[in-house]
Amino acid sequence: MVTQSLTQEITQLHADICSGLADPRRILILYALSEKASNVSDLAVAIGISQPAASRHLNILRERGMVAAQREGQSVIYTITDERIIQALDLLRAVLANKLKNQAALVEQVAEPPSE
Amino acid sequence: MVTQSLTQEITQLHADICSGLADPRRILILYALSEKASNVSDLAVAIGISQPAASRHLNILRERGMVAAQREGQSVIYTITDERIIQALDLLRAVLANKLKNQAALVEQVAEPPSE
DNA sequence: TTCATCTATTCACTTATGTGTATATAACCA
DNA sequence: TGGTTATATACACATAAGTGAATAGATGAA
Repeated sequence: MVTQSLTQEITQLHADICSGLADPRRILILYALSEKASNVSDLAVAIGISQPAASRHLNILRERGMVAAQREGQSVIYTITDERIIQALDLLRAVLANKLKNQAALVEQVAEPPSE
Repeated sequence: MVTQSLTQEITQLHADICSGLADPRRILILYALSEKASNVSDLAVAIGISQPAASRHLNILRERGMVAAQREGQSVIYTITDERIIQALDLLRAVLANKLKNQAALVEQVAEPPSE
């Protein structure tokens, strides 16, 4: 980040947000939080990862402003900050679904070559 | 990927798509392709990266089914496969814009503490 | 076939990312 | 204060990701 244009800087921040989504555990965390705010330990159990791993993933999401933390007694409650994150994830899931559908259709073609 | 549930597998693919977006050069490439299909060299110049770098980034996007390649003479023309990728990028850019706006508002508060 | 152009790949290297284990830090309760 | 629970961090390590420079591979033209 040594002297770059504002556009480059913003594109980097854009990519940083995207990289927040670039891990299956974090995707599960975000979907879980969109259902219900939660603390670290509960999330860890729900996702099936260790407590330190959950804490680190949440920290990555917090650095990018995608979740917010609020202490409540002994626990720290995490919430999702913007539902559009979920909307974006849903769109990308649709892209994936479409891709898989096309691949399946391709397999069909291989199994049954054009009758001629 | 040794014996995991279908859900885990799909979530991994979902994350793979997201990781396709997790680089500023690839974001620029996708926006450029959404404007106009293009070959590798032109893209490289447009984005300001080397030809090998452009080729590698395009390959990453192609692996994930986000762009498609079609040879046309000496060139290979790349196209974006699903406009929803752009929609998702726009949503995430809006998330970023909102975050920056809030940070700016916070700076305001620090500059001018509540009159009391 | 030979040359020119465009694209993909290899190599060597650097940096980033993620993990488990152990431990530090914080908050609550007795 | 001491004990318990919840969260964050440090350490050591393994793997992934990205790069420039050089080169291989593919296509079209002469």
